[in-house]
Amino acid sequence: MNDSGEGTAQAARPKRADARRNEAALLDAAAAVFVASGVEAPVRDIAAEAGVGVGTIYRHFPTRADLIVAVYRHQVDACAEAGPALLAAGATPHAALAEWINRFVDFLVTKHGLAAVLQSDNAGFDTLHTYFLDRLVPVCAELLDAAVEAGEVRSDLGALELLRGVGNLCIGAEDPRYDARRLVDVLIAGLRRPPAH
Amino acid sequence: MNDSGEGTAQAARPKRADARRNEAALLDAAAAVFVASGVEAPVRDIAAEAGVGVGTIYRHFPTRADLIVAVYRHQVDACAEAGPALLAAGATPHAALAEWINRFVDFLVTKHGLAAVLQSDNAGFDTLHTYFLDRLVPVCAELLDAAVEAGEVRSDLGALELLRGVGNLCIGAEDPRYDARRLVDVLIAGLRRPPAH
Amino acid sequence: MNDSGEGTAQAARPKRADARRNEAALLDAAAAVFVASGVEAPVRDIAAEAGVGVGTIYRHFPTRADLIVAVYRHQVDACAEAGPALLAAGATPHAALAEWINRFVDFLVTKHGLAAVLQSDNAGFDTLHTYFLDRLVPVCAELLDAAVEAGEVRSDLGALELLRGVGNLCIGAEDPRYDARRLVDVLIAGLRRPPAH
Amino acid sequence: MNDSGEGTAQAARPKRADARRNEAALLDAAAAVFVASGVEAPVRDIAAEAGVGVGTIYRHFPTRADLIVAVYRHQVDACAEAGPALLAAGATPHAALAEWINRFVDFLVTKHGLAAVLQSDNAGFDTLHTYFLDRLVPVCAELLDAAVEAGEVRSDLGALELLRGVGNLCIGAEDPRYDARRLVDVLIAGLRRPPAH
DNA sequence: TATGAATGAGTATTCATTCAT
DNA sequence: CATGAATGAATACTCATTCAT
Repeated sequence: MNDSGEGTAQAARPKRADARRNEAALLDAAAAVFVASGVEAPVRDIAAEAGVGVGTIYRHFPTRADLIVAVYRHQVDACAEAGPALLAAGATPHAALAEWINRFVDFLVTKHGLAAVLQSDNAGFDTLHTYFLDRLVPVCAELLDAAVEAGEVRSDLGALELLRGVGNLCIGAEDPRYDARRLVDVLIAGLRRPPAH
Repeated sequence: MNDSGEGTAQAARPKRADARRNEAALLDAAAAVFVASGVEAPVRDIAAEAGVGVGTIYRHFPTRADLIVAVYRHQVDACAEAGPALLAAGATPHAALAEWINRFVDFLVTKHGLAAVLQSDNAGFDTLHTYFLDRLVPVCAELLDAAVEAGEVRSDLGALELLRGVGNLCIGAEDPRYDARRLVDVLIAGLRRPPAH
Repeated sequence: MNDSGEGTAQAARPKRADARRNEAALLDAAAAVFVASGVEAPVRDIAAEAGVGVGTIYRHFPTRADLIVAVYRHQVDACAEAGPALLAAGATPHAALAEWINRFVDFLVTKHGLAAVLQSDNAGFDTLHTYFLDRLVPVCAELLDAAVEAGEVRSDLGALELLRGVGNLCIGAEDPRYDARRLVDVLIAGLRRPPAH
Repeated sequence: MNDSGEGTAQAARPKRADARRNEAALLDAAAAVFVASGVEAPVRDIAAEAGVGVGTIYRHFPTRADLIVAVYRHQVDACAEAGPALLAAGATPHAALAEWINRFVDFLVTKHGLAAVLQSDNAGFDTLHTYFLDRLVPVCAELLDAAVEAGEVRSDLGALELLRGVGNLCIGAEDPRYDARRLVDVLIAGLRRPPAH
């Protein structure tokens, strides 16, 4: 009752509020630096952008993967959660899949370097991989399975593979001569089963 | 002959041969190291593999991009040159394009890290980009245009874009859970124009 | 009473008790951490073990030396106080000295890292040195002098020197291949005057 | 014939000479810094003292243990090699042991921090431990065994233990109030077996 | 008075690149 | 021309200590 409650008048832990604010600022700063220099930017740059010492970064996010996950968690979660609704609302499973993938692409395309890191085999990023895959592969699989079941798309492709393909297509999307969205569109179109005869 | 005269012809010739041999050995070594450790392998590793000093590498190939280009030039050229023949021999332009792309993929997936570097925005790799694009984009464009003209594929995609998409799909092809060839197959299938209803 | 008056006596008293309890808890925690990780363990570890913030440690013990002294004061005092009794009860002054040294060794070898820190020339440990020496050197001197006077031991060694030698022999006593007690035994035996021939 | 020869007029590898000179300078600098700041001095300080970049240190001595061993190798070897001669020449095995230990102490006492590091359980110093022990324990054992056999000294102490005790007694020998030599003298005296009856 | 968040100095290590031999 | 030794910038991470709440 008087513990960790936030609604009570007691207001036991003012620090907590500060720290939370600080953490939010950190995430903003990290997001900004990630956009500018990619998710592998030096810790010091992020600290500088946030106007804090490097120790503060490490306090809040012991590993870089923790930081990246924290920065993108909300968007990844939102993407994941949108899946079922799209499936329910979509004209066809394939259309739902396409729309869901579009959202994923919208997310990725604005994250300089994230797509690249997502396929890095660097051990330090395991947590990151795990988070993304745990969160997104099941959703993708659900949509993909539905489309396969409906006979709309070829069945020899896994959800992980598809997601990685899409992720890869988003690499380098900063270049105006390269339209990742269009290429993903082509890829998703290519999933379609050729009409029976 | 075009060298500072050394008096006897006997002294000048062997040197040239040596240098050429040396450069070839360098390329072999680099290729081997690229396979093992990727195209971003430490210069020293390459020098060690070649049995030369690092200075020798820098003398022959001032930038890493120069070295990479030199290592893959033959294969890239061969790929480029195969385009017209495939177009002439293919059942349809789309089939020719697919086959040509397959060859490009075959080349890329065996070059650990090359696909990743091909989309790096690092200034040092400009030469590399330039070479690959100068060499391959025109060929790809020719095949693509033919297919567009034949009404087989959508017309809103550029050759550069397509090549980069394919290149991106080849990133991380070392992972057995990820079949770059299949994904490229899907992509190429997706190029097809939906049958006019 | 000697505190800034808070009006009611009721408010002031419990605080004092709390503070004392707190300090005792701190010492217990520090002792535990010292055993586990040595006397140079991170301040945070000690704070965590005590369940307090690091600030609390610093408030009570501004320097690490202060904390170490506080943790071991009782045992050092007990050791110091045992001296005269041992001298009175011992069969010979040398036996008394040996027994007293044994007690010192028993104390030291169970204090992971303390012996090492006792000879550190780091300025921050001055307080620590001072305390140990002020407390123990006079006692050791008394025992040593008695033994010298009795003609049992050589006279060219000072009490400080002897204590430091013993302390040094206790360094690394954690290693089972190293028996500090035995070496100290040898050292004390070596003090004996060679029998006059 | 023209390979790696140094006596030939060819003088094939001038670099080698430079590097060797450089390495010697490095060792001198390291020795100086070790004296001033102990063997755990920052790599940068050593580099600065030697007037070289840190990379040069790492090139010659990949680990700190390598550097320490290199700095002290000659003296350790000399010490080890002196053992048999001393045994042969000594009045008694115990006297030979005492003299050999004295030489070891002479070596250690001038090496600020070395004694401390010799008993550090830090994994990075394994090579160092190994070198010292491999080199010195057998010699010490030979001398000790001889003395035991001659019935001069107690037999319950191992050579490793003895050496570590001596090493420990040398810690802090910088302090003028502490005479490590005298304490070691006492220790060695203490080894003597009490006369039979 | 207690807390623990924030600070930032300090250190190790790698590797691209230069240049004396 | 070839060599490879030397350089030093770049970066990660820890932990003692301070100070706002």
